[in-house]
Amino acid sequence: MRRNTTQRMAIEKVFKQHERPLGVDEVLEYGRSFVESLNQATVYRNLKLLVEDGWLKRISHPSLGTLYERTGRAHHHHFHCRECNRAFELPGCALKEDAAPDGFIVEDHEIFLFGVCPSCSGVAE
Amino acid sequence: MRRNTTQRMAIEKVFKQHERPLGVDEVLEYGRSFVESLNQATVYRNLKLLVEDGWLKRISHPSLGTLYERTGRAHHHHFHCRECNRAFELPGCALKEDAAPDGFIVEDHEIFLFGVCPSCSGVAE
DNA sequence: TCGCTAATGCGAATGCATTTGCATAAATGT
DNA sequence: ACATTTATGCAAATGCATTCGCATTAGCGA
Repeated sequence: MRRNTTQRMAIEKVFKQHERPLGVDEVLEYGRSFVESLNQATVYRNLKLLVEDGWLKRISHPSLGTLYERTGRAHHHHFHCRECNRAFELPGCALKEDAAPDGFIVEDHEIFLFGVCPSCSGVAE
Repeated sequence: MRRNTTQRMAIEKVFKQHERPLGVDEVLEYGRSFVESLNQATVYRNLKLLVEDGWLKRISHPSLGTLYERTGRAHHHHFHCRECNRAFELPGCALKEDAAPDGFIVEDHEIFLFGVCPSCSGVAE
């Protein structure tokens, strides 16, 4: 059966601590603050497990590549800051009703915003 | 100087004929109807040239990967049909004004819709 | 605490899209 | 039509994210 390893617990802690979508490199970097020896392959293995468990969701970002975020959150979209290169979760939905012309059956959608985040724009200190 | 090869002209014709974002494989397939011997490397080389010329634009689709589309078109978004697996261009913008919370400076955005296209849903015959 | 075996760390290996080297083919100026 | 030289087709090579093999480590039940 599955064992509770310190590395997987560290990875979960990383996601609890940073409430935003994270890439493999970020998980590795932040995870190493908990388990210094944390290895990339281990990160990959555990991300896969956590996705299978339904604890994480994999998303494909047009400029950041594969990101992982916690499941169970309300519908939202993503913001990518060109300064700090981080992805943020934006609450709510910014899609208009008449998104597609007649004939197109819209079942799902994804919105990616690009710009500068509060902490990089200096609005938040 | 640059020569006007039949293969590049074929590739341009493909984009003029199909007014939708195309992947490398699609360009190759459609292009071969004009130049039977068309090679994948040639497609890559010419797509790069056409992007440099500003005649094409490269977009990164979350599920279809890299696509190319003609430049100069009005602002629009993309629809991906899960039946025929093609990408379509949707005219207009479906983004609400208040897309991001205060503090986020939105400079650009991309919207991807998923569902079934008219020709696959049977609405259009 | 001991024993079993899943999980880790490491480096090598894979799969994939994309690029490149090179001999040959085909545009273009003359 | 010829000579020049860019572009092609082909296959091998690259770069990248991701996976795997294997010896070792470390959870966890007894």
